[in-house]
Amino acid sequence: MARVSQEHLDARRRQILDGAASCFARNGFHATSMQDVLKEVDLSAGAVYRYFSGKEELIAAIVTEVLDTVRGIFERAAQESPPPTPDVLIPRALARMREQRPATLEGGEWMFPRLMIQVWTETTRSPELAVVLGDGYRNVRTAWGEIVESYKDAGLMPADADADAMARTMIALVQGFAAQMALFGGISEQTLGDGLRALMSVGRAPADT
Amino acid sequence: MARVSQEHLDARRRQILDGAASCFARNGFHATSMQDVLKEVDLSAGAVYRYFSGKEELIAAIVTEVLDTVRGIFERAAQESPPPTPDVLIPRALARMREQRPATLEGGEWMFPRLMIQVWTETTRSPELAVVLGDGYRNVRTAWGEIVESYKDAGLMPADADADAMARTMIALVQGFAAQMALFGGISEQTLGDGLRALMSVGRAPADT
DNA sequence: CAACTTAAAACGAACGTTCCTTCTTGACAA
DNA sequence: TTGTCAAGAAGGAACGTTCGTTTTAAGTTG
Repeated sequence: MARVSQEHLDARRRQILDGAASCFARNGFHATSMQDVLKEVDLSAGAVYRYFSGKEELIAAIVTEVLDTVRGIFERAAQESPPPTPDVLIPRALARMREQRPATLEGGEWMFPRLMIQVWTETTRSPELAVVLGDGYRNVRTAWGEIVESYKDAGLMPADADADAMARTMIALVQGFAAQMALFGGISEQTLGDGLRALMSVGRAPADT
Repeated sequence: MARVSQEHLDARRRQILDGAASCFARNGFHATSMQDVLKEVDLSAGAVYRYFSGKEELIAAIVTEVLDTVRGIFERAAQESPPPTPDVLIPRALARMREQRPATLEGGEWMFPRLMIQVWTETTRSPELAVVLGDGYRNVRTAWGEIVESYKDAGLMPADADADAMARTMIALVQGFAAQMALFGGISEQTLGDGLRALMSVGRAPADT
């Protein structure tokens, strides 16, 4: 087909990205061959190479899409006003993640957390991607640090608590639950909320470090 | 060398495992070629293939070593009596991890968290490894669930809290911080402790789910 | 028909692995 | 103690396969 519509081109590109994402979520970036992707999207090499210059670019496109999604989730969570307490904020962020990227594998496993951990491993390999991830992380850290400050303002927690450390800890919770979703599946945001509430109910013992 | 001592054989095997671990931590399992490993350990193919039947077996050996280490850390943490509160227990678990597997890459990055995330991606590919990981996770969940119960017994938290959910949440914290260490480096267990204390100091809002 | 997309075959490079050779070692006889 | 030998560990070239990519030809649509 010649001079095909822009919608067609966009749709093809998306088809390739979606198919590649399935492959990558299933097998990882480097254990997935181009031929796996070609079979998944049911296109020939010539077609795919018209939209992406190579495997590297395909990987990079998917990695940045995942990172953008995650960054968006975190930042949207930070914009809620007034900010909910962590036991609501964090599960809600994960729920939004599922709303926004609901795709599943054949087995029913939710694809996105799997892609996340694949992206993590890939960023340790690629300095360029590491920069993107690092920038996003820094922004999220400050945004969530501001949430913590607002907790303080609302009298929900002592003013001398370490806001940045708490922000990082909340981010770690999201990452850790994403990991558990990817690895074991069948774990709901509800569980995270219950666990967080339980954790926040623990009376502190005197620090003994 | 013929009929060489058992210590020699063990040392060679360890040399190969250590070198391969460096490669894998740096580039991941499937972006690392056998020739990369051969160069890293400064041995020929003939030598390495005398100790491991192939790349798969090498990967499996390293994955199970990592999983065993992590499981050991979690279980040892669960055996402390009386159990410290989470803000002490969890950073201590990570500190023990560093004690036990202190190896670093050339750049000074701590190798073990990187290996952990590589292992996560590999377990999603291999049903056998997924079983090993799943079994370990189940055990850790119950062990840490018992810690939570002992918190309740000690009057540190309400008796109706969801112990299993809290155990999973604490595990998620360990995983999330491991991810941050792998991805961004330069984050101390101290930060996790501070963040956790801050998190535990937040007054709960009424549940609104 | 012209413009351009797609299919399919084919390419060189790199992969994991094997195979045969070379070298090293420990045991044993003298 | 020394010299010899068999066993086996290590070396390294070579194998067949599979990889990512390119090229060429056919097909399709405005």
